[in-house]
Amino acid sequence: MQYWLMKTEPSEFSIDDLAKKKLEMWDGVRNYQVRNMMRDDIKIGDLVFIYHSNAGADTGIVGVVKIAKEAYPDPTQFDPKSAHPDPKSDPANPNWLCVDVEFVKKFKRIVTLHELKADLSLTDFRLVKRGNRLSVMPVTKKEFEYISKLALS
DNA sequence: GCCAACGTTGGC
DNA sequence: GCCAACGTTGGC
Repeated sequence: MQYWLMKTEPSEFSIDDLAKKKLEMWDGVRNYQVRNMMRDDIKIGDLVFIYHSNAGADTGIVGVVKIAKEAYPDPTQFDPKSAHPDPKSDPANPNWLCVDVEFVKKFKRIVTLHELKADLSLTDFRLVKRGNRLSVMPVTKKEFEYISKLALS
């Protein structure tokens, strides 16, 4: 069992949208590092923090989902009307992958970015490291459990 | 809206 | 293979 964090802009797609839909295709990833993580490391049943970015004071970790389907070709890369078409991608050997995620829970409160940055036990947490722009990143078991506990406090 | 920090692209 | 230009992310 591994743990991850996925970023989303709540104005585009939020934890509340996920709570309503239950299951969602996590498409649109156009970064090779993230694609490789999806291809090689993200397994069904893995637990994932959902992080709301660009959300002002509400920026932070808002809940948990789990991986419902492992990496498969992202159909939006072949759709010229999608937000991120990739005309160079060959359907026989697709450039980009996506996974399906299933809603698990929304936290009672947001564990804010501000709070995560100020927490001395999280100085090694990828999310708060300078210059980190990955939209999907690994989270250690320790970090996952610690932050889950913070959300209850 | 600004801009720092990246990642990608393409000329050479 | 180098690197300048450009595009994107995301905090502020």
